[in-house]
Amino acid sequence: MRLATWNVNSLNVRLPHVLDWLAAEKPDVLCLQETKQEDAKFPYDVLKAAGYNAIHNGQKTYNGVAILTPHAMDNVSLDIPGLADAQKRVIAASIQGIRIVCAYIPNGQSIDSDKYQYKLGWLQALTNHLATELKQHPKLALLGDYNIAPEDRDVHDPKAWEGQVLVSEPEREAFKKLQALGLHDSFRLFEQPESSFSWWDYRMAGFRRNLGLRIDHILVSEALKASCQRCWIDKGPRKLERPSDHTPVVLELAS
DNA sequence: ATGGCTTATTGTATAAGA
Repeated sequence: MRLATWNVNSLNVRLPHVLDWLAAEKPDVLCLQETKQEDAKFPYDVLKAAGYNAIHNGQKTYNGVAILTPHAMDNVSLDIPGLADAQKRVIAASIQGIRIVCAYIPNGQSIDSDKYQYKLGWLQALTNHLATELKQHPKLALLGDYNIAPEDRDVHDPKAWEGQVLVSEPEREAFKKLQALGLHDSFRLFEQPESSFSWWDYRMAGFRRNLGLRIDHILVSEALKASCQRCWIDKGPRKLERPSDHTPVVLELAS
């Protein structure tokens, strides 16, 4: 079983890339972030014709998350229960006995911004919610754009980024609190190339120079850990014309 | 060097992303 996550930075623009990637990689689950469109504009029909069922939690211009799968989905839920938040950042469903949670964690903008405080509060609410979810669904995967580089090896230039948003200690502590729920960073369960990143700035030829960050992650619960076979970052889509600034992260699970 | 790209918007500049 193959699970993947991809921040597409507008599904309207990136739909051809997504369709090509689905056809080539045939994931069992693809979680999307930053669809940037209302539900009424979401391409359910085109995806269905490509063999994928989809659920979407979207809004105009910003945010928006979706789950694509050729399998059946049940127990669909939107947002974080009990959190007053107009931003569409979470969607979840049970697929093939696994609880799939797709999240677009806030960016935070800068550490002196109100958005940074929103990010930290949001992460606490997500963590509390997942503690409950895990009791009901021991087999759980949290896939998405975390907007956190967990360690210095996930940053192309740790000195330059030190203390900045995406890298700051409170954000890394929030990531560790997710791990303390028994969630494992599946990418780090395996040997990986040095300087592995999932996002590169559009500016300054960031991708060509590999000036990136690893901020897109697939965390898996203890009950799923043993079935993890392989995890990788697929840089292919980042090389296409008009790419998203993020590229897919993929996890292979036994059967 | 505080910019540098890319996206969306009832736009012709601004906000946001990371």
